[in-house]
Amino acid sequence: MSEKSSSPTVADVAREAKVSKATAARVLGGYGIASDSARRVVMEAADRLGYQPNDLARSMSTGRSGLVGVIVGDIENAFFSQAVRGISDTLRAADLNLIISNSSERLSEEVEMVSVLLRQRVAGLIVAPTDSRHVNHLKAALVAGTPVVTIDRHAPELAADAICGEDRESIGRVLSRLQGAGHRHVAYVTAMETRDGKLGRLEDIGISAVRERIAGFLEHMREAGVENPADLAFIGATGDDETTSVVTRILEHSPPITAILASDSLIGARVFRELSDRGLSLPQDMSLVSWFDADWSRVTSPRISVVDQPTYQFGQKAAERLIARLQGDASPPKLFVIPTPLLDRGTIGPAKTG
Amino acid sequence: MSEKSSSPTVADVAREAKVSKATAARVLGGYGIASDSARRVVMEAADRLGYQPNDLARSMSTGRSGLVGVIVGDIENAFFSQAVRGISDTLRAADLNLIISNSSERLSEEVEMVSVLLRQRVAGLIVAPTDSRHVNHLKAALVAGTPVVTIDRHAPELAADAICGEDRESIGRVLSRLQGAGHRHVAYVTAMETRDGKLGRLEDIGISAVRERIAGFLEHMREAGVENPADLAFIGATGDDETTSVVTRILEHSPPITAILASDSLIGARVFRELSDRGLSLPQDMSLVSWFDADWSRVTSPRISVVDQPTYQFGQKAAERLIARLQGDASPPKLFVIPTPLLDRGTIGPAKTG
DNA sequence: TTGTATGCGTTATCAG
DNA sequence: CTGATAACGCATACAA
Repeated sequence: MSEKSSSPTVADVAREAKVSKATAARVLGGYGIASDSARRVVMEAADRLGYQPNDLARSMSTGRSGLVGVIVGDIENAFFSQAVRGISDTLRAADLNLIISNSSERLSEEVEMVSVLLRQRVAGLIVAPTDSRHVNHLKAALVAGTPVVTIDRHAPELAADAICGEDRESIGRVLSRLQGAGHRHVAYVTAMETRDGKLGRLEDIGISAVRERIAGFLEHMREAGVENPADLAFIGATGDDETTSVVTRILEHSPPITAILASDSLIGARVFRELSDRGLSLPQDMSLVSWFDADWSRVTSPRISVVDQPTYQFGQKAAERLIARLQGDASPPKLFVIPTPLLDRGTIGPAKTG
Repeated sequence: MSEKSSSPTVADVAREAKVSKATAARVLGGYGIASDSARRVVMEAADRLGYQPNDLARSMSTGRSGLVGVIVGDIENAFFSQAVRGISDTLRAADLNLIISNSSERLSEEVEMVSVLLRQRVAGLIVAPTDSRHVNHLKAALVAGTPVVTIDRHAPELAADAICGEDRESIGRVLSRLQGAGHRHVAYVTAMETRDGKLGRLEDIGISAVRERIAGFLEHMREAGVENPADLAFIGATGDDETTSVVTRILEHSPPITAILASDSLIGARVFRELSDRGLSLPQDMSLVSWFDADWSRVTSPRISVVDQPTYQFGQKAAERLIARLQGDASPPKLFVIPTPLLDRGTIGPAKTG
């Protein structure tokens, strides 16, 4: 019983079953036609040898590879890991597997990852593009015949399906709610970095979801009669220290800021911690709304009011669209907007006056 | 300018550069020897045609596939997504990519996933095995020459490197600390399911980390003179409702339970919420220690005392070991234990008496 | 240094 | 229904 070190191939099975390679291949691959007797002999031989198909070779022959590439900003972030779970569950049902990559929200890494995945000949790509204005690498994928779906973000230049939340609308809802409670000076805090630490032109914001929300913020604040809404958009909350300083600036702001919007759950958590560290109580001293319903926002007291972004659904929908494209759907690319309602729990209170 | 629909191959480049396929392959693949002039001509041709290597074909030829399979219980859980990030970062540095799968902590799915990944001819496997006693599928991978590293869990029967936390020791540390504060009746809450809802034989617990911790729990409690420590191990906290009922049983327990240990951060969060919903304050009315330093445990007041499991490091180490194996390290498999210290923040108080 | 020929494990074509 | 045989795209032993 001499074992070849590598695993048995169709040829080995064919030999063992005393049929031709073609016949063995047909029954093992489950295609073409084979007699019951042939089928039986081959299956038995395969069992005996412990045959395991080689999907690499299969992909080479067919040109199809049951692998889908996923590129997110940060898999560690629950926002994305939940989305990945949605993608994974949906893909699995269609017999597809998922290669996952982290861009760390850096364009250069994203470009590199796309290239790597394309080399692996993935069947399709689901990407949270870090810069909506630089999508040539994604266009190239499309041209090469690899369908692309963007998630959480939208790149108008890219002829691909996109799954997004109601970025513009949600901020409108939140601001209306706050204004109804008497808030006029509301701060929006986000993590974006710029050279000078200031909010520049909106068109220079790469992540479309961020851009949309800031645009909506400025628009609504202006409509509400706030003079320089840009002064109320605080960027650069990239880490703990940076957030500390942002919160300091917010608390020292004049006229007084009475409510804070956190653009994602990491920032929300940091802001919350800062506020409680300073002995402020919510919502009496400050109102707070965070985007994404993370675990932490349900254990604080009071619980945090959040804009609920159901990213598992984002992922599901993205995977569904990709599968549709893979199955030949050639309809024009479409933007799918997933509802992101405001869950007002306990951190929106009346504006603190004086 | 007639375009072939599929992407150009070495043959195309060779033709364009007017050299042999072998020469083109050598410079494109970066192996063997080629003259500078040849190199130049080929690269130019490749550029002109937009050549992208086909890693599938490359893997077929070489037998190596720059893909590593990762199987975790639940990518949505920060415990695992953090580990995956560690794996991903480390793997990337070694030019490896990662295919990720969810077992949902079900053996059948894990077996299926291993099979799928092996078919893809992954270079190696990093797995959090859902049942340490059923690892034949992993043994098979090993036999087939695919290195395996287990993460968070250890399967003694499996001759593979394992990366684990200090499961046994950490519970000892926690219990000593609690006992020092006067606690005698401490509950351990975990998610494991059994047929009858009762803690059966320890050997029947599949997830080794869970088994180790419960074993350590029982041992220490017994040493401390507690009569039926098994009565204090509450299993089946699998969801919100189940946790509610567990907490109810804990609060009604006699003799009174004065401290709760939560075996992971999901359970910890649920228990915390249950306790606050009932108006109990920590640590006056109840002490609480959770495993894993999740986001939420730093925003509560007081902050939660936790056993810090640095899963990013788990992932890093696992990837490092796998890479070593891939590079030919044939030393005997080893168990690597990552320190998991107790971060005592604010939820261990003196035992409530009477 | 370069070219020729063959193999990797499948799928797929086309006679028998 | 079955069996030769040729792809698929790249790597590589060997010859030139």
